[in-house]
Amino acid sequence: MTHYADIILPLALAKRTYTYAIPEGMESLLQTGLRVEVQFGKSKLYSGLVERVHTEKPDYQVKSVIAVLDEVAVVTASQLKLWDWIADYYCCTLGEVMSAALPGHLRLSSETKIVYNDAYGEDFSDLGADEYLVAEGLLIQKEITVDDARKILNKKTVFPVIQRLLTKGVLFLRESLQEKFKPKRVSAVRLAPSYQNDASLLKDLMPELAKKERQLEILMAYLTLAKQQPFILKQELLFKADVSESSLKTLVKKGVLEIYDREVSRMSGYEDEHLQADVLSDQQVKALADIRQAFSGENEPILLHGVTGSGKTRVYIELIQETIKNGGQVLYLLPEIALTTQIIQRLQRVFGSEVAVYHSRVNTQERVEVWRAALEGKPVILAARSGLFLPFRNLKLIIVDEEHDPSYKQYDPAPRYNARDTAIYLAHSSGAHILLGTATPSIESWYNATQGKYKLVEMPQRFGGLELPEAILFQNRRGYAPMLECQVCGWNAMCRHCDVSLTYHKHTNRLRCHYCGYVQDPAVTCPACSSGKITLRGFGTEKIEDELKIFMPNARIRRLDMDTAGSKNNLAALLNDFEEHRLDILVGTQMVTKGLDFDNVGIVGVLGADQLTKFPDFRAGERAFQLLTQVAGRAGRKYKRGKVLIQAYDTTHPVIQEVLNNDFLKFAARELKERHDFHYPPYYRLIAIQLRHKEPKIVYEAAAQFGKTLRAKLGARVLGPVLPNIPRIRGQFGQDILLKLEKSPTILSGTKQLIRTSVELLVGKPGFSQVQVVVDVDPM
DNA sequence: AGCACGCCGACT
DNA sequence: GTCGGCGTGCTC
Repeated sequence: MTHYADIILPLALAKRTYTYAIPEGMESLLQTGLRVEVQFGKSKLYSGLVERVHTEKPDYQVKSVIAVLDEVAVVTASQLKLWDWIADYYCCTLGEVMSAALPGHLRLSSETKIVYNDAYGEDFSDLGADEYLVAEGLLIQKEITVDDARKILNKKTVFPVIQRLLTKGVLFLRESLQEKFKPKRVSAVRLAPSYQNDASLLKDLMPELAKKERQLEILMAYLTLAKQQPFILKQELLFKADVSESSLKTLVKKGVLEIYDREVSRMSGYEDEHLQADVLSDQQVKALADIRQAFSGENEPILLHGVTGSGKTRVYIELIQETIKNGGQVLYLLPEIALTTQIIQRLQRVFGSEVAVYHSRVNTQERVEVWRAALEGKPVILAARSGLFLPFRNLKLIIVDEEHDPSYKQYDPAPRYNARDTAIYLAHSSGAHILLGTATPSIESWYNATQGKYKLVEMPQRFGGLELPEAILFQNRRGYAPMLECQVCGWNAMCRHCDVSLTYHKHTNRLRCHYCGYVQDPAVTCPACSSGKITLRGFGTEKIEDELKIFMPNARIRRLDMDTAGSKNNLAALLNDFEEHRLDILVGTQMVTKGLDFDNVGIVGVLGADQLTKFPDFRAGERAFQLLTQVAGRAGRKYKRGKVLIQAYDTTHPVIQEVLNNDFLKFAARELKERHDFHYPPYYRLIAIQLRHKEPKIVYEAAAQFGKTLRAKLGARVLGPVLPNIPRIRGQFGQDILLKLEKSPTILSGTKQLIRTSVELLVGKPGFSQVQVVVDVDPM
């Protein structure tokens, strides 16, 4: 009987799986969770994921699975369940979840290869000049890519040439999938086989080496290391023996030792260094007791509300230790930006090689290694939001640190998921405990805690009884990105693809669009009025840095923002310099406020604080409170009471006052009332829908019709359509529709169904087929 | 997401 | 009269 496999493809396809026949003999190799190579459409090859193997013959023509790419499943059944939940809850396709979930190198790439047809011979007399060049290149290399052909001809369009060669029978095309993952190999040292098998040989060797000090040192170092670890790297041995490579070579020549290649993990090179931890504070002891009690009871999520400096991390460490002692795995989630070397190092000092790290700045090879490590039961994984997709074998605890952080929500490509909320689902479905930690709870989580949905554990005191700083300075930076402006007519440089101003970057002397990446040179004369009075307006961090240098020429000042942070090494070096007092002042954007622990910050200044409260967004107040409180927490950690200076134009704003008084309760109560009165979360659920098209008239029409369809069923729950804050991005015009839904599972599922049918109805109409509809559930 | 099919404008 | 534009539909 023929077997079939339902395959998930990493594409945005409406259908969840596609069915392929399994060739004779391959049935026994295939199972759920393995990757296979399949052809989809005319020529494209993809690595798809087996969801199910069965014998139900479909009533349409099927293609066959080409090859099996894994021996063991790379995705577990519970992961697939999570993918389904995400696709359903966040209104996207399974393929989109798959693309987000699998690390790049498990996804494989399809490259078109050009292969020479040996049967054609070597008579090139009837080939054109370009054709000749490609054919000649092929004779030398046998197989090249389309890109190689481009280089050979130094032309952009090579497809016609290749097409002609194809019809003349000079070459043919081959689609090939390549496994790009290559394990890292290093040189290691071991005893030569004869010495391994016969210990007496080694004894006999000793007197011989008595006068050859260097060689003896190497051998002794080798034997010492061999007792401590399973394998010995060449570098390690040379370091331990403190000798040069040539002495080692002599021993190798003598046939005592041999050098071989070894696959090693690219993950942490840290030694296990289980540091003796400090004594727990009373507050920490109490928090731990509360948490353990909640975990052993109903196992509801826990909201750990601990002020900055209260020692939450220490509580996490205790819980992690307990969990891994019982053989469970721990997922420790942090916002991407907070995954700095500091927290990583701290956990690595405690847990050594039991910790793996997974985030976007970790290279793709390492990510594949962490993936496999999770599958093999790695005890602790410290990760950004995508860590949710790792294939845990026995997940028992999830910690979501800085749970309030908006970057837990993925914005642009689907799946538009919130990692905090998804983590709660994952914990629930896999029977793990979950702990949400923060100094400034999100309004949603706070509400859930007050309603008894989450268990609330509080740590209100700073470690060592230190008081909060006595003052605060503050002014906000957002909206002050430097831009080019004409002093005569007010013209400013705009992006040609998006309706936003271009931002000036001093170090490159160029203007850049933060939405689409478009770059251009700054104008010298005004394109509108031809005046030469073009100036820079606004102050970003560069401007502040320059001003500071004028007032304090001797201060060592550095800047930290998206531009300067760049690579992970840059960021680490900068933070290190600051921590070790090689810098006096660090000027930064919001980046500096997230999860950086410095114990020597005397003053924190915030510029333009009340701007934060003025964003046209129902979360503006919450964001402002969180940001300012977090910033305040940066000052005077451990030893001294630091100062925080907040600059604002309107100092009477309630949020500013609540921050100054450190009054979270008052802030939360006021905010909750507003949310309730204006039908916002946590009392109502939002779904944001954006329609996009390159013709403004078409989106406008489409959105009007779409809104009407929705309103027929949902009535006043539908707001809009309205013009978005940025009407055009990447050449696409948008229209926004917002749904405010009562919190009911029936209404939610009914509405999603309604959205699906309305989208089908819309794109089925002539002229609207190219309209994109982006659905964002629980937008931030 | 690709890719082919198919129907309307500026070129040999 | 053809090349090529992109709007539309399909891919197991």
